[in-house]
Amino acid sequence: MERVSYRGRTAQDTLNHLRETGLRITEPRVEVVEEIHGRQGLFTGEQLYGDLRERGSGVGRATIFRTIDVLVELEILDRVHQPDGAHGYVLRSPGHRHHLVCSACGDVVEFQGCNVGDLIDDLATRTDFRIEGHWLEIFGTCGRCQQPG
Amino acid sequence: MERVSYRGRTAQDTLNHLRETGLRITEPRVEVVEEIHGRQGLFTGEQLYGDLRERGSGVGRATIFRTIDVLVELEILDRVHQPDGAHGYVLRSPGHRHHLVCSACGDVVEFQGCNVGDLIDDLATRTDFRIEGHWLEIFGTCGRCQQPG
DNA sequence: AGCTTATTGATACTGAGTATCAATATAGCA
DNA sequence: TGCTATATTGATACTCAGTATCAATAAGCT
Ligand SMILES: [Mn+2]
Ligand SMILES: [Mn+2]
Ligand SMILES: [Zn+2]
Ligand SMILES: [Zn+2]
Repeated sequence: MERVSYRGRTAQDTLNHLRETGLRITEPRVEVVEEIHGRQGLFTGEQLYGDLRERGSGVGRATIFRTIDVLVELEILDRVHQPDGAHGYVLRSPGHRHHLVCSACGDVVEFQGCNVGDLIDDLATRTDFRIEGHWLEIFGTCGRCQQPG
Repeated sequence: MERVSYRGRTAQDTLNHLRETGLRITEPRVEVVEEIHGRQGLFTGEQLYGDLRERGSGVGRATIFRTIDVLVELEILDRVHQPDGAHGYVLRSPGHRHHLVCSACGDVVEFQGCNVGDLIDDLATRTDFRIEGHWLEIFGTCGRCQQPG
């Protein structure tokens, strides 16, 4: 339930994870992985693309989105759904996490300790669904964004 | 926690709700409201548009999306986020609800009785966020979609 | 170094929604 | 019931977030 440092996993760890999965370590992937590990808070694919471009990278737009998909699949990134319908991504700490997201600035506080297990067990017995996962996302306004002016 | 019938609120109720909010009751809005009250399960704006067109309605595409927004705002519809990133909408029963969504066919079971209140209180005291809302969405495969063949 | 094939970037495309704006219809009121 | 102010509409063009295609390239294995 406390703010979780993203330092728990390095860019190198993530690259190893990619390799172990049988994926090739390419220059574009290295760039994207290093970029996301240097970030905090929510970002979009477009932002990632823009920022890499700015610092002279030649990574293609499609590659950005492809790589994001891979990283979401590997649970390195989490996809976050915002109230306005837009999607952002956040680096994910190991384990089961959820997010408290600032609707104003996109700041994210990860937390764990969600207590929906019982609820899910209940649903599993009461419906004929095979339950595969859940999302819990909490949103509000962070301290900084509450300041007037 | 049980499957909730959508019959709890009629198209007429919804139209009254619109009127009470100060919104005009227009032909397109009536068509959309009647259409959604005749549905069950998840639908997209595009589907709504297509279906209304098929039955000879002249409602514009923009109007569909505008009306959906109004209905989400008024808590007549819920926006549902699917694992693949697509958005659907469901008629919402009165009160605080969440959804169990079939990833294969889009079937939806509404449920209530979410137990994240304590969690949220906790977050509110531990962070400086003003908390404004939450999403809880559970997904899996419904009984029908589990059948082989 | 050579070979296989995963990955890339350019390009063009889609899907979902939105800004614009002149035309129209609604609701409140005389 | 008709008049008027303005909320709403539909057509159009546009944006934004991603995706399919495909020839060129580069990883990684041997
Ligand atoms: Mn979403
Ligand atoms: Mn809840
Ligand atoms: Zn903020
Ligand atoms: Zn299903």
